Amino acid sequence: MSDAELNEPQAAAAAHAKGPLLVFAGAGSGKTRVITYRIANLVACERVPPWRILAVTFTNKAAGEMRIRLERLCGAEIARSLWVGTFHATCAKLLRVHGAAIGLQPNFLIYDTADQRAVVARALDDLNLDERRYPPRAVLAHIHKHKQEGRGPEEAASHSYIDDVALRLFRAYEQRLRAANAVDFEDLILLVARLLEGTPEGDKIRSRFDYVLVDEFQDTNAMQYRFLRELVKAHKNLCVVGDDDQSIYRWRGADVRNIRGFRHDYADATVIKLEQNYRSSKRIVTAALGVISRSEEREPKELWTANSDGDPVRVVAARDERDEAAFVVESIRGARAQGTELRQIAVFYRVHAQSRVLEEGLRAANIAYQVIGGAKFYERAEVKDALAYLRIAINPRSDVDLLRIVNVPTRGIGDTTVQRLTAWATANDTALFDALARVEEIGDIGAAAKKKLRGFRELLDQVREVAQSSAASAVLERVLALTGYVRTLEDEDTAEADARIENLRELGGSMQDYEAEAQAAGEDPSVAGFLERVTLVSDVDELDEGGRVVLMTVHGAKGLEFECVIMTGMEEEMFPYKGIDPGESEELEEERRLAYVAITRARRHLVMTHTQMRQIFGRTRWNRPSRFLGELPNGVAEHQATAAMLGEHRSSRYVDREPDVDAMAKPWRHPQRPPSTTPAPDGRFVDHEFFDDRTHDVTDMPLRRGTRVAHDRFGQGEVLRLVNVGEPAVVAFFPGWGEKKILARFLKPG
DNA sequence: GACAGAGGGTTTTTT
DNA sequence: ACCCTCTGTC
Repeated sequence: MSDAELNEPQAAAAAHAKGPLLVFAGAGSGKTRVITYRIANLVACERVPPWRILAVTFTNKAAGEMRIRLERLCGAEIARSLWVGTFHATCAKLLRVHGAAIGLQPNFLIYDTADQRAVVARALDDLNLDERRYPPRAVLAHIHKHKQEGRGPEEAASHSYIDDVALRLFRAYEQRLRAANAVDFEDLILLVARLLEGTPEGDKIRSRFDYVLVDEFQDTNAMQYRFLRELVKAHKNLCVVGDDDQSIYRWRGADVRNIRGFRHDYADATVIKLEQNYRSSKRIVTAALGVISRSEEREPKELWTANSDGDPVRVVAARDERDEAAFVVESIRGARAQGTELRQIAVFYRVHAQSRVLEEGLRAANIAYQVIGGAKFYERAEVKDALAYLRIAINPRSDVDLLRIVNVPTRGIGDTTVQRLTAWATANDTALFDALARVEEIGDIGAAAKKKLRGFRELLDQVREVAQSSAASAVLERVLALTGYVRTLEDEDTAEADARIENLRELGGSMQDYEAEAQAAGEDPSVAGFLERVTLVSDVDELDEGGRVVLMTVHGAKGLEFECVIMTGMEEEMFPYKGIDPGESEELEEERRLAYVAITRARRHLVMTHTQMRQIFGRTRWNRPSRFLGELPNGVAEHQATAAMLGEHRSSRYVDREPDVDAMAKPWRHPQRPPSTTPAPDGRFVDHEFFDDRTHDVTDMPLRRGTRVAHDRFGQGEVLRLVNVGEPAVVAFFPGWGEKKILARFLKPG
């Protein structure tokens, strides 16, 4: 479909004039196109001034893409004056202007997770509570849950002693944040909602926007929805676009009821469903539907495609995770041989822990790859240190930052001194920065320590002075020189220190990028602006243009599409993932939607791999194929096994095959007995080779011919055949003992 | 103040 | 298995 035309429901959504609009946009149905066309339409046909239109997304990446497409559609000038941004960036912008009404100064800092944890640590300290008894992580999770649902400490009810403690911590946390003139991510939304609900300032915010559009609406949490409803209260020109089948963020507060219930909140809402998929082959769409149609609660909709049938989905059994990696390598080579670009190939996994083995395989095979997610640049210690200096310069009340750098690089200010300083500051209800100026009044700090603290304060004053007068990147450079930070690293003269210096250079580079971009956008580049961007924009590692295979978690894949998708680890307990908690059915539902999201990322080729055995989190797990594989409709998939998987049944029985990548990388071939696929009695389609009933499940270990087992007396052995003696049993061969008939319950994985 | 070793905890992740 | 954090020692 060319960019210029829209199908019927797409056009209807784009042309919708006033009032609430709900668009259910199936995977690959042209959702972004609808939003951008609708905006263009509002500007061009309805004569809405662009700055009175707000488009909200969840990620910066989505916002960036939307902006690019709007530029193409409406021209750079109009695109620039539209409000396009994430919930958080939009609210931060509003708070900088209107926040004074609730006691926020415009130079407020946004605390990231690490900062927030440090605040909790201080709150625990304030209340004399033990970190081990109240882990900051858990405390923070508790606080965020309240805030995501719009409750401050005043609204959070206490029903028990534990609640009581939690409540006091919540209060102390909020107090600490306010004292530091800082907010957390939740506050950005919550505080704007407060402004909207209860202050005259709220009307000013409301009157800024005539139209509000929201992307990925199924991912909003209660607070975000409340903010939106308040924002459009006067005109109700709220257009939300989303797909309940792609709701995968329940665990971080997203509430799929927001999209499912939208019609009840806005009874006069127009509802439009986009059901034609333009992305994937018929087989891939059918595969996706096979999985999602078993979802218990969903908005009725029929995804379909006019695209060709395409290749079968390849379901591949591998012996273990290394064999799986070797197969992934082989598939990538195959796809590339057929002319698929590397960057059009994606490897998905459920958890990051799976990436290491895959990376090793790719590296050994010399295939360029890029891992999305994982370690974050802005969380590196040296980067956080440097930023802490800048943040203190902007907002000296930020105790978290001051504590971070008070002795970095080391300047002889020890723990004891710091503790006395903080105690005094708490007692006198003052920020640490101000306590530094009054260090003479602190009785229990010795003369030598006082001198060092005075020196530190002087250093900070210099940094602040520089920050007033210079561009962001110049400030960084001066800070690193003034503090001796780089010199200290240079003196270390280790590879690690060099890497840190390199990171600091990179930070400087990203500051220069920011300055250039801000100037291009007609904004004034400032240290404060850069800091906000650092906190709200974490994708340093965006998908780049390079020809590299992309590795990422299934969550990271949302909103993307690839010519070829390889889904690894398609095993029960891996995907659907089973954590430590007994999984509730809501969790399984979300795993199912996650599988749906993953499948629908593929345009032409889809490969799903599963292993018989996997080492993860220090354990060997024996796996059954994922139920999602069993849910692929008849005729969609083609089942295969790797050579190593088949070899397991045959030769080199007791040789511990240390699988080197080359040996593993032998191309897969069909199992000797091609597996047939027939409907099981309950209507599901089950593959005989891998879903057969000739498997004994004992202590999570599936036993079949070739399975390695261990016995207390006979040691390591291998199963020759399964036998029935009234309970699961096998005949197994043990070197030195020969064939033995053993009850399965006496066996352990070998 | 640096470093080694123990201990705890591990889904997913944006902002 | 691995990684990060905390603690205790030199």
